[in-house]
Parts: sequence; structure tokens; C-alpha cells
Amino acid sequence: MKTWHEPQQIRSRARFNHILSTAEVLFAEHGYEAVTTNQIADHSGVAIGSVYHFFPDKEAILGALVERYATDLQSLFPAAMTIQSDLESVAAMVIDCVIAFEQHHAAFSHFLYVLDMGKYGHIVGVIHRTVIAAIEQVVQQVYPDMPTALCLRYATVSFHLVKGLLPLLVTEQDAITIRLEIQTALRAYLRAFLEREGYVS
Amino acid sequence: MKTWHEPQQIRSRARFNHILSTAEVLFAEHGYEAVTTNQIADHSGVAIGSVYHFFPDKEAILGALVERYATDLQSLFPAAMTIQSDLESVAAMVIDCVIAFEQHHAAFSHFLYVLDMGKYGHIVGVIHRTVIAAIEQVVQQVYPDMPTALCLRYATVSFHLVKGLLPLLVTEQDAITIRLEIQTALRAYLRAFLEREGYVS
Amino acid sequence: MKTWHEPQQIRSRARFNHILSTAEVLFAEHGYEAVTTNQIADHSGVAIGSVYHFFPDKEAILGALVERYATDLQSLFPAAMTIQSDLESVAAMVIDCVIAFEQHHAAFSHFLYVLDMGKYGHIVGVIHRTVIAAIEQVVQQVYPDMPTALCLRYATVSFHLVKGLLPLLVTEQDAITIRLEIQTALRAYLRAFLEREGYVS
Amino acid sequence: MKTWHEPQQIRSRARFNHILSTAEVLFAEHGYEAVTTNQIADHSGVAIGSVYHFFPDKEAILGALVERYATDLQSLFPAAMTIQSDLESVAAMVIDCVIAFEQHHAAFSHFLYVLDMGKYGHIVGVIHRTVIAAIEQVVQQVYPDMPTALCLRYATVSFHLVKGLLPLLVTEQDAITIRLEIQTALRAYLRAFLEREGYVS
DNA sequence: TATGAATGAGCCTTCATTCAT
DNA sequence: GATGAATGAAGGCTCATTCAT
Repeated sequence: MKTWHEPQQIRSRARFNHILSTAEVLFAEHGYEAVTTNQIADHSGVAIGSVYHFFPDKEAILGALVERYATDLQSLFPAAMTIQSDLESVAAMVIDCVIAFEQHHAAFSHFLYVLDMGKYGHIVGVIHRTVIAAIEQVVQQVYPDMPTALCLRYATVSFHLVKGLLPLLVTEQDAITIRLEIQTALRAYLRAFLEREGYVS
Repeated sequence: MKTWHEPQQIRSRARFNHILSTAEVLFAEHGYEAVTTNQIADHSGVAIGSVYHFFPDKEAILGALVERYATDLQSLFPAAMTIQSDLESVAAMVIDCVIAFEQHHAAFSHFLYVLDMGKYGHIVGVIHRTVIAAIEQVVQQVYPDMPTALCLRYATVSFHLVKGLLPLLVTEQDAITIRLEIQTALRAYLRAFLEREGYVS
Repeated sequence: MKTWHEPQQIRSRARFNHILSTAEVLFAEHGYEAVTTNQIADHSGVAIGSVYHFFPDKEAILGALVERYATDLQSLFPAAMTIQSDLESVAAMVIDCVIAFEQHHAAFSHFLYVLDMGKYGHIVGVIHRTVIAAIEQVVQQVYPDMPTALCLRYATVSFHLVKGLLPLLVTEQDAITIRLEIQTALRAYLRAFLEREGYVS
Repeated sequence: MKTWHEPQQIRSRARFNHILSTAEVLFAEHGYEAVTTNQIADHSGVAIGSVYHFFPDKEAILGALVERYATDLQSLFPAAMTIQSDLESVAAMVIDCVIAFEQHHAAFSHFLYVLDMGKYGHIVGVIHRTVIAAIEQVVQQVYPDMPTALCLRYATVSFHLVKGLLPLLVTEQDAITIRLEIQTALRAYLRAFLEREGYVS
């Protein structure tokens, strides 16, 4: 039996979102594993039973948050990217987009950089797939005759390239320089990739 | 004659190493957090008390293993590499070196890719620093007049670039293609970096 | 004209019975303890609050169902049975009567065989008493001058004898043989009892 | 990994038995389901962790107790029964044996009469099988040429017959009379069974 | 030194019941 | 009357660490 409910009413949805936002803050601050469901309840000003009224288990909270992020993510990229016909300048703004996104989605970097993919990949994976799909789509639009598989490969690699570099923005002291470095790397890879595959514009 | 007395220090060190190697295998298979200290003891054929005789706590086991890896890591890049004046061909070898290293250090990829840096960075960080230092050193030798800070930056960025991309070798189906892609990215970044900083050969 | 007003009492009683029948099915399938009040509400298509409108607590649902069974139980033994002067052939029918009853009262065997009497005896006990009273009455009619206490004792013992044996019908593979065995036991005890007490026909 | 241990040392075995005996008393008094593992720990004067050091989970405590009972059961029946060549007099003492057994095994009747067989049959079943096997063996010895299947059937039915009647000793006020009644029933069934199958002595 | 039994705080989850709407 | 979101005590179990032998 489903003892939990996807909220339909306004009141319910407010509560649902409230719990989710509380969890978001806690996840961002202490990490998913370190946060207990009772903490989420307490900080939400809600009984633990209410948390389990909305979510079947702890992982479902993670899942709901990820889904929320994935939704927001979909309205993030296309808007900024599709207009540009120049892939290089697209590459330039991707990083800024992500950084901006992180600002308004407290737990995003935790999901992206620290959560164990082997353990939570089946949940967090949507984020990866969403971003990769967005990149893929842009590339496909600019190079309509590029094979899908190739688009996907480029999207996948460049996504992980940026994903691997972004944490340096926090780790290293000179964020501005790092941002430049990431752009350099991303653009360099793009150019090399296109050249190798014979798509030199 | 006390010939039957095995020197205590040696026996001790053997036990220490044995426990560590057992932990290595377990960490590699199940991940650091999932492994219990009692498991390590059992699989080592040693009492849990003995584990705590050698290591003050669980993190110390991680620390010792990381240190062992850091030591081995110093001979990561063969001497031949530094001789190469062509950094591009060096870049080509780096990936193979790391892959080879992973083969003989079961938990390496777990430490590098999945362990939460926010939580264990103070322990695992040595690995990062060691590899980065190695890269830095190679670059410094090829470009003796490049400022240290710049060398370090290049080393740091390229390290994270590769670190971000390597997991794809396991995730994606066509490992050979991925390896090519990583090399492309690494070389492209190197070239762009040198060009931008005015070190065009 | 308020023809569109369904009489409240009837609607109420219908709801009551509906909930009860739903609970019956669930109890039969999963057992009383395993079924939650929310499950009963959901499967009834009724709000949990409504369940508690009709029943003060979970045990009251059990109680109402038991009472319903107890009522039906009073017509357990067909009128024809009492006419029979031969108690042995009566004994032959008893088992079939109970089996037939079980068929139309899904949770009956659960109440009779698995529910903890120490915990729910004060509720389920009615069933026992009703059946025993029915048996007692039959015996009394056939042997009008048998002391009530003796009738009661016989009824009690033979009831528990059958109750102890009936579950074998489900447990053991050859139900037909088992049914024969139960009849043998029941009749043998009857004969021995009558003989011992000096009621040999 | 087995985090719990079957105790080998004397100290350990004492603790193990102590916990088990505490559980026995609690099970007997409140029933298996009502007793919490923490209660067992508290009443044992032991930390909850110690309980889980010896038993993998709550059901294992039940299992260990059942096994202990099954062992004791095996030394109970043969001794008393095998000597007698007269099955009827054997039947006479069986009840006394069981009653005596119950006196020294506090939770026995709870296991036998109230524990849900559908849920715990896979654990408690050993008791059933042990007793049935004992009866079967005795019958086989007295009637060596009776088919095994028939022996088993008799053993099974007579076991459940007694099992169904024994609780009356506690429920009803006149225990002596009930005991007589049980013996009557058991003997009557035995005689009828033998007669029907053509084993009249 | 080596042993391994013992510890206990704390985690995730369930479910009968209430009460404001 | 009907609704169903909200409650929160309580339960089974884990595991890093200690310490008496």
C-alpha cells in the first residue's frame, strides 16, 4: 500500500515543498548521508511521520530534490544556448549558467560532485542525463548532420570535463583565473574534437 | 640461541601491512564507508583489538593506505617521461600511467572518484597533491622558465580534467574511444594553455 | 419531496458493512495484525476518519466482524441435525458444516486458528462459545437427561478436538484422508465418552 | 559477514544462555511479538549490542530457544515410551510428559499454542516435527509392519489432537477432569484408527 | 601484546489514532 | 457527517570503539 502521497492540494504541496527545501539546505550543509530523517522533520517543524507521509523513504527525498533540480535544469540551458549559433560562445556561457544554477540550488554541487554515483547513481543520474541531453541537443542543432552517437559522445565528455573542473572554483583561491582555465579547456576540447571529426567551420 | 624468535618489529610490520592490504581489497570492493572495522579484522584473520592496536581509528586505516599509495605514486611517471621534450607525447602517456597504477592499487579509483572530498579530503588530499606535484615537476623541467605558480595551475587543472574524465572508461561501453577522447581533451588543453601563455613551441 | 434523500441510517449501515467486509478480506489474506487501519480505509474507498467514525479502534473492527460471524454461526447446524437421533451421523456432518462455513466467512479460520487467544480471546471468544453452545444444544436434545455440565464438557472438548485437527486439511496434502481421520477421531471420542458416562445406545 | 557468533567459550556460552533464558521468561509472559529486543537486553542486564552479538536478529532468539526445546524434547519422549509395548498406556503418559515438560520450559506452550504458524512455522515447526517423529517412532516399533506413511499420519493426527486439547487444561477450571478427557479422546482415536486399519491386537 | 566480548547512541521506519477543515 | 493530513512513541538493528583477560 502507498502510505505516502504525492500532494495534490495546495496546502499539501506547500508542506511537501517546505520539507524538501529544508532537506535541501541540510543536504547542502552536511551531505545527504549525514542528515537524518528526524533532522529533516525537526528543521521542518514537522513530525517525522509527516515526512514519511510524503516520502516513502529517505532516498525518495533525495529523488524528489533531484527531480526538482532536473526540471529547473531543463529551463536553464535551452533558453541561453539555442540562440547562439557559435558553439564557442555557447561554451563560454555554459560555465556561468552552471555557476548561477548552483547559487539557487544549494545541494546541486553536493549531488554532482560528492554523492557516490555507484550508490546513488540511479537517483542522481537524471541530473547527468538532463545536462548531457541539453548539450547534445545544442550540438545537434549547430551540426545537423553530425551522427547522434557522436553528439552524445561529445556531450558526455565535455560534461564530465566541466564537472571535473568546476570544484576547483571553490577549492582554489583565484576563482576568476580558474573560470578562465575551464573555458580554455572546454573550448580547446571542442575545437580539437570538431577538427578531428572533420567539422571545422 | 633464540633463533625461533622472529624479530618483533618485522612481525609487527607484516601484520600492519597485511591488515592494510586486506582493507585495500575491501575498500575497493565495497567502498570505504560500507566496510566495517570488524570486517577488516575478520578478513585479516586478526582480532579487532589488533586492528586498533595498529590504527587509532577507522580513518587511520584510510590514511595509512593513502600514504602507501602516495609513496608508490612518486614513481608514477617513469624517468623517461621527463626527458621527453615534447609535452604532447607526454600527455599521451599520462593516462596510460594512471590506468596502470589503478591496476595495481585496487582502491585507488575509489579514493580518487567516489570518496567524499568534503569529508575525507584532509586524508585523501595527499594523493591529489602528489600527482599534481608530479605533473608540475615534469612541466617545470620542460619549461624551466615558466613561473612556478603557472606550472602549478596547469598541473592542477589538467589533473582534475583527467580525473573528471577517467571514470568514463568504466561507465561508457567503448573504452578505447573514451581513452582517445581523454587524450584529445588533455592535449587540446595543453596546447591552448601554452599558446595562451606564450609558450608555443 | 425529498426523494433524493437516501435514508441516513441505511447509507450508514451500508458503509459500516462495506468497511467490515473489506476488513474481512484483508484479515483473511494477511492476518489481523498485519493489516493496518489505513489499509482498511483505502481498500474500502473510505477516509481513515470514517473508519474511526464507525469503530472506536482497530480491535472494534475485529469485534464487529466476530459478532457478525457469531450471528451467522447460530444457524451453523441445520435444523435437520437436531432431529437425528444418531449422534454419530451428526458427528459426520459437523466437519462439513464448519468447512462450508469457512468458505463463506473468509476470515473465520484466521480467527479460529491463528489469532492469539491470550491477546484477543476476549473478542474472539464469542465464536468459541457460540459453536460450543450449538454443539451442547444438539447433545442436550438427543440426551435430554444428560446433566448440563456434562453436555458442556463434551461440547467443549469435541470442539477443541476438531479445531485442533481442522488446520491439517490445509497443511497436509491429502485433504480427503485427513477429513476421514478427523471424523474417525470425533466419532471415537463420542463413543468413548458416552460409553464411559453410561449413555450407550 | 557474520557479526554474531555461536559461543564457544564458557563465559560466552553462559552469557548466551543467560540471554536466552531471559528471553524465554519474557516470551512466556508477554508473547514473542510483544517482547522487544531492548527489553531482552535490559532484563538480561546486557547491552542491546550484546544481544546482537549472539543473535543475528530477533527471530534467531526464537530459533535458538526452539532448538533448545527440541533438544530437550528428544530426551523426553523415547525414555518414557519405548519401554512400554502397550500403546494405550503409552498414550496415557504422553499427556503427563508434555505437562511436565511445559513446567520446565516456560515458553513452550506459547510456541505451541499461540505463535502464528503461518509466520513462524519455519522456526517453530521443529517442535512439531520432533514430537511427531517421536510418536511415529514408537508406533513403528510396536507395529513394525505398519507402512511408514500410516505411522506418520497417525502421529500427525494424534499430535494435533492433543495439541488442540491441551490448552483446555489452563482454560477450564477442572484440570483433572480435562486430563481424563484428553486421555479418553487420545485412546479412543488410537483404538479406532488401529481397528479401521486392521491392526487390532 | 593479542584478544574479542561488550558497549550504547543513534538511525530509519511504522502505524494507531486525532482533529481542524 | 466526512475527510485525510498530521502526530510521535516505539521498534529492530548497526558499528566504531573500549578494556578486562
